Amino acid sequence: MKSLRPTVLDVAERAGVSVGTVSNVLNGTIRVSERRRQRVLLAVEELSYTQNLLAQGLRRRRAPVVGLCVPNTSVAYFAKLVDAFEDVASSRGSAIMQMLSHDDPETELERVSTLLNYRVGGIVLVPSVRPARVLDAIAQSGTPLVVVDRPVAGERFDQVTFDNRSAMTQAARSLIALGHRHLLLVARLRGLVTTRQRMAALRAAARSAEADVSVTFLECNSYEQEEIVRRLVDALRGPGLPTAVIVSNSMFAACMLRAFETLGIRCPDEVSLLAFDEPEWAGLVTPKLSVVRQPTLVVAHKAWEFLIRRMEDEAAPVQTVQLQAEVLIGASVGPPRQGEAVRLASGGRAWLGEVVTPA
Amino acid sequence: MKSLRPTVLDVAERAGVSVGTVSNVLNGTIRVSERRRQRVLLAVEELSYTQNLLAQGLRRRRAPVVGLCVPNTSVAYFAKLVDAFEDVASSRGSAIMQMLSHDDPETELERVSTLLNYRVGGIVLVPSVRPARVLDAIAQSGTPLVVVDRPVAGERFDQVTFDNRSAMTQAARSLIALGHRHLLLVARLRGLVTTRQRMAALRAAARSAEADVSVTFLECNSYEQEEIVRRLVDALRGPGLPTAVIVSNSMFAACMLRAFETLGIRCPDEVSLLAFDEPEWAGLVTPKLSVVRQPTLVVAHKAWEFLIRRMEDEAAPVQTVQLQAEVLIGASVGPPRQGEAVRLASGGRAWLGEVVTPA
DNA sequence: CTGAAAGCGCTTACAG
DNA sequence: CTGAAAGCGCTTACAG
Repeated sequence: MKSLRPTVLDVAERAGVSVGTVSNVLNGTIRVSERRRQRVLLAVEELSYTQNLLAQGLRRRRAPVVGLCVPNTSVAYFAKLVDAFEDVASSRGSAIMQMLSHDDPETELERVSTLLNYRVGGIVLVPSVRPARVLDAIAQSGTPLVVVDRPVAGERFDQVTFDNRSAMTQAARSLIALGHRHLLLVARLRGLVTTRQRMAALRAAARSAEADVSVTFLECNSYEQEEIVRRLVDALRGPGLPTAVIVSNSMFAACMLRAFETLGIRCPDEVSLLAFDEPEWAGLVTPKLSVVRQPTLVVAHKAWEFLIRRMEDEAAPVQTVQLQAEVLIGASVGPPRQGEAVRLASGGRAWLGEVVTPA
Repeated sequence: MKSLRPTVLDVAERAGVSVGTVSNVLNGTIRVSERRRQRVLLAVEELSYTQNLLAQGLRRRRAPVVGLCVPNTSVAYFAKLVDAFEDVASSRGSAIMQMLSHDDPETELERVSTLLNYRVGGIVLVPSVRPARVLDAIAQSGTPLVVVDRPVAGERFDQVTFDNRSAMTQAARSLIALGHRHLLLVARLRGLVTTRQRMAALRAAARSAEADVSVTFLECNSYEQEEIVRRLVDALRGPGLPTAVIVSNSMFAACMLRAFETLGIRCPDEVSLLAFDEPEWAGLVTPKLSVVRQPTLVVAHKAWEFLIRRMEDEAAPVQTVQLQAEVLIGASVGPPRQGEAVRLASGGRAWLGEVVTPA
C-alpha cells in the first residue's frame, strides 16, 4: 500500500542495470541484450512499475496525447465523431484530451491553448466560424493538426471533409423531382463554410431546374431547444410556406418536428423534411426522418491516419480527403400537395429569397 | 514565427528577476513586490509566454487535469454527463481527459491506468460491473476519486448517486395504480448495482400492491441496436406479454419502440413503456415517451464540488449524496386493456419470474 | 521579499 | 550493447 510509485531508478536498481537501459527496454529505442531485457521486464513486473507520462512528455517535448476540439456534443454527428475517435485513439494506446468550443472563437482559442500548453502530440479540430487565430496559434506551435468536417481556406493543414455540395445537389434534385418548388434551408450559422457550400449547391440546383424554384434561407443561431422551436414557428407562420425544409443538423430536425406539431402542419403531406446529420431517433419518429448520412467512422479513421502521418513527418505533403455522404430519403419526404405548390409557384421565375430571424 | 517556446528562464531574463520570482508571480504562491510583479507580467506578455503544464505537473507531482471515465456516450445520460462535466471543469480552468470503459472491467482498468500514468489530479468514474481492481488501483495511487451514478460498496470513496429505489417505487406504483399487473424490466446487466436497486424496488412495489402483480426481468447485454431489437422481439413473442415495460436506458427505449413496431404492438394501448434516462427524442415520438429524468447538471456540479474538496484535503470525511430523479409519465403510459390484463393476471398470486435471453 | 540550487522522472546523445 | 550524465521546464524549500 505504499503510495510512492516506483521510478526508472527503482527498476534499474532491482534489475541491476542503468536507468538508460530500462528506458531502452521499455521504449524499444535500442536493442538490449536478452538477458538484461528479461531482468528489466521482471523488475517492472515485480514493482508494478508504470511510466510517468508527464516526465516522458516533458523530456520528449511532446506528450503522447492527442487533443480533440469540437463545437459540442449535443449534435448527434459530433457526438458520434468523438466516440469514434476515442475508440481508434485508445485502441492505438493514445489518450485523448477533449475540449468543447461551443462554436465560439474565443472559447475555442482558449481551449486549444490549453491543449497546446499540454504539448499534445497532435490536434483534431472541427473549427469554429472564425478560426483564423486558433489556426495561427496551432501552426506557430508546430503541433500537427487535422481539420475535420469544416474545411478551412488555404493549403496549410491536413483536412478530412465532406462533399457538402454533392450531397446537397442530390438532395435538392430529389425534392425538385418530386415537385417541390419552395425550399427552405435552416442552418445555425450562415458564416460557416459548410453552410455556404450547402447554400450554393441548393441555389445552383434551383437555378438549373426545369421549373421555377424558390430557395429561402433561415439562420437560427441558438442551442436552446425552446428558443429554436419558437423561431421556427415564427418563420413558418409567415406567408409563402415552403413545401420542403432542409435542416443542417439533428437538433434543428427535432425542433422542426415540434414546430410542425405546434402549427398543426402535417409532414410530409404539407411540408417535407430532410436533415443533414443522422440522429439516432431518425427511424423512430413518424414519419421516418430523411437524412444525409455522414460516414463518421471513416472520418475518425482518416483523421487518425492523417494525424499519425503528420506526426511522423512534419514536412509530408498536405493530405486532404473529401468524403461522400449518403442521402437517404425516408417517409418524411413526399410529393407536395398539388394545389399548394401551384399557388405558391405562380410567383414567376426562380426567387432566391433570404430570411433571417432577428438575433 | 520562432517555434521554440519561451520558458520561465526567458521571462526571468527579460524581466531581470529570478525564475523563482516568475513562478511566484504566475502562481501567486508568495507575495512579490508590485514593481517586479509588473515587470514579470510585462515580459510574459511580450514573449507571449505560456506555462508548460507537463513540467509543472511533473514538479508538482500532479497534473492540473481531471480524468473522466464513463462506460460510453451512446447512452443519452452519459453523453449529457460528459458534456456537463466538460463545461464545469473548463469553466474552472481545468482540462479533462476522457476515457470510455465500454463497461468492460479490463478496458476500464487499462483506461484508468493511463489516467493514473498522467498523474491526473482527480478522477470521476462511472464504474463498470466489476470495479474492484480499478478502485484498488486508484486508491493505491492516492488519486482523489468521485464515483458517479453507480454506487460502490464501502465507505472508501466520495459518491454522487441517484435514488434508484425511490424512482422505481414511484414509477411502479404509478403503473400498478393504472391497472398494470404484468411488468417487464429490461436492463443491460443484471449485475449492475443500479439494476439490482431498481429490481428490488420493483419487486417490493409488486409485493406490496393490493392485487397480484408479476414482475419479469430481461437482461440484454448488447450495444448493437439490431441485435437488441431482435432479442426484444423474441422476448415479446413469448406467452405472457407484459402490459407495461420499463427499460433502463435510452438505447433500450429506442429499440423497444422498434420491437413494438415490428410486432405490430400498439403503445400504450397494448403495452405501456417507461424509460430510465431521458433521450432528447422523448418528446418527438408518438406516443411521447415516459421517462425518469436524472438531474445531470446537478450531478456534474456535485461531482466537481466533491472532487475539489477531496483534492484540497485527502483526509476530509467521505462525501456522498443521493439525488432524486423525477418520474415523468407521458403518453407512452396508459391503462392496460382490460381483457388482456385480466387474462394474464389470472395466474394466481404475485409471480416474480425471471427471463434471461441467451448471450 | 528575493535568488541560487535542488529535484520532479524521464530520454538521449556521448563515451566506452 | 552499456552506463554516466546532461537536461526537458518547472516549483519549492533554503538561505539571505
